[in-house]
Amino acid sequence: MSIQYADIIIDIVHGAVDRPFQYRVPPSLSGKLSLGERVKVPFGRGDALRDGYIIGFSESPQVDPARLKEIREAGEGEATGAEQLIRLAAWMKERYGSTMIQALKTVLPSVRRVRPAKKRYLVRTASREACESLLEACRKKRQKARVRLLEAFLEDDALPYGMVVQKLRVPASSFRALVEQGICRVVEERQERSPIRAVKGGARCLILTDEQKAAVDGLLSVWDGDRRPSLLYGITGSGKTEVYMELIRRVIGEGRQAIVLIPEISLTWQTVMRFYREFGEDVSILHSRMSAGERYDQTERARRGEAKIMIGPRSALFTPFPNLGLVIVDEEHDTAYKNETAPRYRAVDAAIERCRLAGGMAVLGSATPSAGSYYRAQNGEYHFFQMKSRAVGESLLPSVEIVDLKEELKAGNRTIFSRRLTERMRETLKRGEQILLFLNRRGYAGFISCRSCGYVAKCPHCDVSLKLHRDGRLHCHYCGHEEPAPKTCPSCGSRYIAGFGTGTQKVEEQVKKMFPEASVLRMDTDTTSAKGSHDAILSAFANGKADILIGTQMIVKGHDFPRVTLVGILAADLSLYSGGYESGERTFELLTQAAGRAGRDRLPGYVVIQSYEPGNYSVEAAASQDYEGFYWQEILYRKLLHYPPVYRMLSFLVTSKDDAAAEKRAEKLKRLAEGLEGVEVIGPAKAPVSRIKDIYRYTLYVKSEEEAPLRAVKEAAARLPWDGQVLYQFDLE
DNA sequence: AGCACGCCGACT
DNA sequence: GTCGGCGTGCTC
Repeated sequence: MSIQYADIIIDIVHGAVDRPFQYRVPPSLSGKLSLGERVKVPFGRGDALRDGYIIGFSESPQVDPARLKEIREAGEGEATGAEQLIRLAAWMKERYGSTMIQALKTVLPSVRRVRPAKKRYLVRTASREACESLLEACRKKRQKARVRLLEAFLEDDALPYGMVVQKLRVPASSFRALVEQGICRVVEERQERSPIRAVKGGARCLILTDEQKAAVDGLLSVWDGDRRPSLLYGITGSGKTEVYMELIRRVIGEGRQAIVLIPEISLTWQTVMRFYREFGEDVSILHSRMSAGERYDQTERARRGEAKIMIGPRSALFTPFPNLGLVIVDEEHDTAYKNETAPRYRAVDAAIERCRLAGGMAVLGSATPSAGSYYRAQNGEYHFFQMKSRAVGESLLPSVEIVDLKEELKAGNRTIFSRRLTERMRETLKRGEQILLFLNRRGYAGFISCRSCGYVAKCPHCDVSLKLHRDGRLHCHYCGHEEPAPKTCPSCGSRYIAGFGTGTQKVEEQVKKMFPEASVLRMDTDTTSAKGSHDAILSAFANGKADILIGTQMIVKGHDFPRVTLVGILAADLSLYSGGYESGERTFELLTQAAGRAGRDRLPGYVVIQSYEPGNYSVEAAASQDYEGFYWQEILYRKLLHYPPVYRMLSFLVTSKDDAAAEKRAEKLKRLAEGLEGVEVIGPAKAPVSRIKDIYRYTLYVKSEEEAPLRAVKEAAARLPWDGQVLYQFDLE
């Protein structure tokens, strides 16, 4: 049986047609169409030929076959921005095993906004007096729609088309008569557009170091050449941003647009300001705390070509630019680039694919590249550029000490601060300098438990503990379930049930006890839930309003605190034991970043790393700020244990409302893989969070040196009959 | 969005 | 009656 029917979304901006329509695939096009492709189809009573996008295929008609029409032609002309995005959704579906709908929802904020044409207006062309007399005539004839329209014209010469049709409820059939009488006209907004705009402020001129110049030249020759992805490996302070800006200038100078992905907008606000200063109104921003409306406005600016550069988190990758040329992924190693819900895409890979579709170029930048990216740069899959020295202010590397917490325990010190760290803190405070205390930990903070029986409050729908919020209620961070916090233990009735407090809270208490004279700020999800409080805390600390800042991940990313001379990392290896083969990499990145916060100005910096496993290479390499040393160790480990990027790995996430069914399907996938030559199977096992919203979750890993057998597993899995409620997603690394 | 159809008041 | 304009519903 071959595919005979295609589901198509018509390119009309209106909610009423915001759904797929089924068309017959003519024999001449059979087998030649692909998901996401733009086609021409007859639509409506007049069979007007319209653009549509293929979002699915099927073998049977879903409606009366007599009503089905045929696709007329396919793949004409260059792929538009909309087609590229829908093709990107199709790629996500294939690559990560999500459904097409999930992928489309990710890529298009709303399907109905696939492609709003240029903004249209109804403009009054007749004189005011003529309108007034016509209005009188219409009132007499009780032509209500015309009256509404003419009244609006007395207020305003130009009315947005959508407003006329929706708010004023004037049907097209009504105002067309007025257009014919010469009363008004439909006008499309002019696209103001000169691709090359004068550089802002004129005088502005970047002075690049030799290294930066070399990187820019190299990247520009990639732009002029094969446009394969590039990795820009530059140490902190080497000035990657200036390199990005030079590239962007060239790309928008050629009439194309650029996207800059950053891990979390609020954290790199300084960077955003630099782009603003450089490119002014050409820059647009997306941000996680924007309302849907604000976000829509920015997206529209991009679509209309008013903005040429979009800066934002991973979702900014789906900015509907008409002619995208460049995507920069800054801090490409950051875990925030991985989408946690289906489709579980990696922004780095999606960026590369989007560039491929657009005929553009992807640039990945980092001071500590992910092992995968560095590996690909080493073997030539990516272009590679390096910047080894600081562009501004030669500052000394901090001196780093590693403290063995096991020794502390032996010596009878049971506090969370080693003797060494306590000593350093005292010295630092005496000098009037600032301290950053970093707790490498999250996820276990804020739950409540019973001190007498050990009961922990858990979500009834998910396999996670409930978090105590400041509203005094228990919340589930996965499904949003909430309930009042119990006064007595539901299990044993004991009154000794209480919140454990966040890790940072405990640290704060201890610090206050040990250094009562020091002023302390704490930053975690508790203290930053209010809008803007995040920046408020950081700027208060940067302005010297406190001596000590305590926090998690949040405080170590991209911030300059010139007066911080001591960084204490309280438990360096906590992240070593969580989550898979990438935990060494995670630990190294976090520690490197945290250590890099010390002594950024003229003052010498100190870092104390407390660890239970001080000999671990992730910890040691971070202490000596030695990325390459870490990388070669890490890649050796990956090679020995057959992990990506040396080996290929296909990971499945099997989910179902029915626990047994999910496990059974995971077992089935395992048997399917085991039959193949050269594959290793791990699992299946319950996922780390084994249930979310009453959906059970299992994981299964299939590894192989070659990609081919894994593709075979994936395809065989796709051919399995669909088993009720069991779904699975995958990722082939 | 764009088109046709059915309804309703106004006028030969 | 019937014409012209209005509002609604449908489009594979």
